[in-house]
Amino acid sequence: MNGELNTLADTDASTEAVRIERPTLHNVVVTRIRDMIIEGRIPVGARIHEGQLCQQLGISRTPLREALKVLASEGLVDLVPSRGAMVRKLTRKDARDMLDVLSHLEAMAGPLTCQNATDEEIREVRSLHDQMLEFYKTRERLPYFKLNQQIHTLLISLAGNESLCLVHDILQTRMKRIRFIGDQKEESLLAAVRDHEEMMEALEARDGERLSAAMVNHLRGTWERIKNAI
Amino acid sequence: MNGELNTLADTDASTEAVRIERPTLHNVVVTRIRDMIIEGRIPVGARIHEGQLCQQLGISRTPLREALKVLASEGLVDLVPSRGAMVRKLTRKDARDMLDVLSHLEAMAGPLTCQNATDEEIREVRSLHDQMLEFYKTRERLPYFKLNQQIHTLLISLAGNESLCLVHDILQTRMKRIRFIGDQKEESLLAAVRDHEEMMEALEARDGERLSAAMVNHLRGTWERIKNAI
DNA sequence: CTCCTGAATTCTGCATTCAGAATTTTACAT
DNA sequence: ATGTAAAATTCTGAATGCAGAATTCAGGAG
Repeated sequence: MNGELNTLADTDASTEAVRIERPTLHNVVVTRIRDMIIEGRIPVGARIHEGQLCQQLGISRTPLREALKVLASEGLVDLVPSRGAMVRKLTRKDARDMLDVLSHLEAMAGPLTCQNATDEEIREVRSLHDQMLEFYKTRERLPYFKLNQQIHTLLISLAGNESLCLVHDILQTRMKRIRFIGDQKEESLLAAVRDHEEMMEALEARDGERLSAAMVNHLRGTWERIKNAI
Repeated sequence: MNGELNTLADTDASTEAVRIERPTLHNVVVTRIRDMIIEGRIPVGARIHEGQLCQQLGISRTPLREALKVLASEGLVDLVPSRGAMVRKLTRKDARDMLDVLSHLEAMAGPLTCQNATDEEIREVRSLHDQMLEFYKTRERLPYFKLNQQIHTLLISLAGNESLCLVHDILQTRMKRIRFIGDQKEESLLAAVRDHEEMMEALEARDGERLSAAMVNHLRGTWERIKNAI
């Protein structure tokens, strides 16, 4: 029926001998819908019709509804009893508040990451960073954006604190849609890339305070970039 | 069949004319199971049998499964594909990490709460605090514990940052079970109560830094109280 | 007695179905 | 023509059913 669904079905065609991770349908659906929301393919405030969406995804309502519950607990959608789900609308204050919390979390992570990351891991970050720069130069928006997010996530996870990672990820995910829409202007992109350069250098120098400062500064910049787009 | 279930059905027997909040079954179930886990009525690491539990609650598997997905995304249970759910076992490091993050979050909240809370709201905290002291004196463990948690939640929410509230709540909920089991010894309880006194005074003096310090110190104490109970 | 193999049972994952709430449409009165 | 009421439709919430994976248990070989 819809070719798009294939990506749901053939989870791991490359299965050879090792196969520990076997994604369940609802997990895939969570990720899928999350992406749709982030990339704006489901408009903000729009009511999500279960029947329509599950037909679109080629699944039944059961796993879809499970996914919506999860997304609701992540704060991406609002779930009104008997009236279904809608993409959550973020106010300016919501965004501002999230960035404040993210600042504190990233400030916490800076020294930890510089202390705990191995040289090998730092090289990985550098590698992602360089790839990102490439996409920046060629103006490939989506890959650039995804690598950008990946770097942030990695920087936090290198701190070695799983809970920090978790809560950071929740807030970061909520911000993604706004960021994706906000980072449009040329000078904004340039400023963001410069911030990343500074973060990268701080990490390679293993200067925790400097990394913290750079990340906090980057988030301040993020606010400037998005505040008028909400 | 089971009298306990009634609390699921008659959600609001006192319904008169206003009835905006109508809890859905799965929401009630989330809360219910969460409490069961926190209070240790489902042992840690125990596999949760869907059929058994939903019979126990008198509901079908559908809302139960939805609830489990939500609890999994909160990190209270682990969900292994085809193998069901089990209560997540926290390691010492998990607990330590959570407390570290909570420290940063509460340190962030201190000044904000002192700045944003109204006099009325501060009086409310005081009221809860005094009630809690009563339960401490009469050794009523569960009410004491619940008020204690409520005070922490309120202190954070008075900061006026919804995201801060959210992530704090997620981590706090995860810790609840450990805390509930850990806070057993007499001198531990006394120390915790003293910490709360200090927090209370700092808040009433609207001294943000002092409140932050008191809360961070309290969490340090929490670690001492629980670290041997894991 | 222990270990391996495979049948039987149990349990999960997803689809389908049913009941009730919300929304839309339609008919009627003013 | 407009506003209201009621019927019809649509949609959500929850239960049930079914297929396949995982666990358990029985039996036989070493």
